[in-house]
Amino acid sequence: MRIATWNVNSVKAHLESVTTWLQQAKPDVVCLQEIKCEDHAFPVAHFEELGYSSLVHGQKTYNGVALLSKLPMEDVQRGLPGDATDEQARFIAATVIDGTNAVRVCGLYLPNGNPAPGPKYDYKLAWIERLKAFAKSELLKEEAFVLAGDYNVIPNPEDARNPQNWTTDALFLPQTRQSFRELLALGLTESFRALYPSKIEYSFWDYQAGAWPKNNGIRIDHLLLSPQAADRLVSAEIHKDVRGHEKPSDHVPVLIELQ
DNA sequence: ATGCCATCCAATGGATGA
Repeated sequence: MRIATWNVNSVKAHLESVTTWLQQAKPDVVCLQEIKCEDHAFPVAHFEELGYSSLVHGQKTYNGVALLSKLPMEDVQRGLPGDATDEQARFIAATVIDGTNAVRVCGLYLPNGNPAPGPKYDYKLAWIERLKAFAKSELLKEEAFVLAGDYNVIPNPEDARNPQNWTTDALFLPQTRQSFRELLALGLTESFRALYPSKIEYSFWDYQAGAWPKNNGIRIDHLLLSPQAADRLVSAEIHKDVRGHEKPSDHVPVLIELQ
């Protein structure tokens, strides 16, 4: 099963790039973030024509997440548990069935958190705590699951071209990185880094200041695996070429294959 | 390094992103 995550920075604005990539990469499941539209405006019929069914947790203008799948999906969950007052659409999960195999796929868009310190950073840290609680309860089931999305976390200095530029940024503050490590320490495997301990690759390049031509990128899109999913991990790829599309998202797809 | 670019909504500017 090929599972991808991609922050598309508006599904409508970048539908051409998304379509091109789906046709080339042919993933089975895709977690989309920042779709920036409400459920009714999501291009369900368009993706249906490409062979994908859609599950959407949308929001006007900001945020919004969705799952695309060639395989059947069931048991949909919208919104991260732990705060009934949270109205931001940042989490959607479903169980993907591939014959006798099942994988719980959770797509997430973790808050940016800037400026830090401040209420936005507090929200980010609280959101990570909720994600840890969610992961902890899922791990008790001893089943295969994937937490895939835009984490807005640069895990380590080698995950940024210019780490010195990020020292006071919410994506790289010590407390951010510690919270991310605590999430991993529950028993999750970060797919890309687990397979390639010293590979330098990025998943985001700012639109500004020639970040892309200078390769001034950061790696903030991750797929975390439960032990039962990690046992099945075959490969991980970051599809950097997509950043060179005409009218691209500022993020590129990250894709794994599970046996 | 301070949003230099891009998106959205709505109105020719503001909020947001990382």
